Amino acid sequence: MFVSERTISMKLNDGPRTGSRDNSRDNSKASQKPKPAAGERRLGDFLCFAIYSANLAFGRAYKKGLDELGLTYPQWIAIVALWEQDGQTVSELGEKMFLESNTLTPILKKLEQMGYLRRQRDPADERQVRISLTEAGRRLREKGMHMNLVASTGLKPDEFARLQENVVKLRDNLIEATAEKAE
Amino acid sequence: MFVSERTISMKLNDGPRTGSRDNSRDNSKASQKPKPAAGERRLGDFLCFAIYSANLAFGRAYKKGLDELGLTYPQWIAIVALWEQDGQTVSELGEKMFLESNTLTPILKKLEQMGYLRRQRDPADERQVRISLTEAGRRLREKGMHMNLVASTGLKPDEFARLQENVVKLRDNLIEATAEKAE
DNA sequence: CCGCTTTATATCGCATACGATCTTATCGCA
DNA sequence: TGCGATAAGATCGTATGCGATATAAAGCGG
Repeated sequence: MFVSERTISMKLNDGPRTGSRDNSRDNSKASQKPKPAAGERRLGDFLCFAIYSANLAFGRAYKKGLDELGLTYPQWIAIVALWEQDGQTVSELGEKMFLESNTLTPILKKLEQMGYLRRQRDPADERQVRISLTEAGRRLREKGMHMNLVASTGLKPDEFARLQENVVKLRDNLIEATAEKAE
Repeated sequence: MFVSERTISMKLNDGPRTGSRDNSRDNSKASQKPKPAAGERRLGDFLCFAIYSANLAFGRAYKKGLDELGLTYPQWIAIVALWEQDGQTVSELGEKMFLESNTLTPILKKLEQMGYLRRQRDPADERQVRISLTEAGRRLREKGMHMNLVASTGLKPDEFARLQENVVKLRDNLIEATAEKAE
């Protein structure tokens, strides 16, 4: 597979575009952009990209601590959310995590298989599944408490709190606006 | 499959834990939390979760506009990043997007297959692959310019700019701290 | 009480993320 | 010059997100 990939690429290099590619590389800043006009927005100016990349950074920052627990980032979020209240349904947990059953079910099944929670149909309404942490799940949360990344954010406590509030506000505004536009 | 899943769940409900589960549901707020102590941090207090959920919200907010273009969110980010400079290598693009070849290669191959860019080995160094937008790729970027979500963020221009800066700072601090801890 | 609709969850397929590993190309240096 | 080390991409396996759909239970109108 890799060989053929390589071969194809080299063939492309032999194609009619090779010259143009070299050209674009040598003086791309000066001539290649179709319109370096005023309204041009670079990737770094997008708030959405700042959030996107900050999310990647958080996942990587947590990686080390989570590996010790044998958890992934979303699994850890689920544990924290379940810690707040026991016996939540999948939907309730989904509202907290902003996820639906198509994403949550596999995560919960995995955590169940690892012995950190139980999934049980509600006898009063067999459609619903109630989630409860096991003792091991609760211990897990304790063990994870040491993963404090506040220092890594490089923010002073008040900055931290204000940024957190603003991001939450941003999120909720986006959700509202998206729901509106869907009519 | 669903049937057996269902069956298993019902069996669990018949198990020794059913009573305890009912209990946790009926008065979970009052008694079920193991420790409503002072140091308890709820999911909503985590900055990482604010970023995580805001990222999901952005993806959903962009979904409608991107569907019209037939693009996904990361594909769109790649197009914007490529717009800035033509003939970037995969690594260079990866630095901008905070991704590596294992994630980027499939995205770029897909975009190439859709006719929006070309991937060509650099004749001067056959290890590198240079990416250039096609004419269709550049038009795509034009068509996507109308997707302005600034209004949906509910932020005033100066708030928007400040939040963007702070999130970028947060991201860069996290990356630095993560790199340090890895030695 | 029967059938139709709605609700809650699960399944499936596709597209990211990402660690580990592989292939190929280039580099360093004896 | 040749060969081990390094670099750049690509591949693979696993785990999310998520739209579309399936399944089973509950609700409900006649």
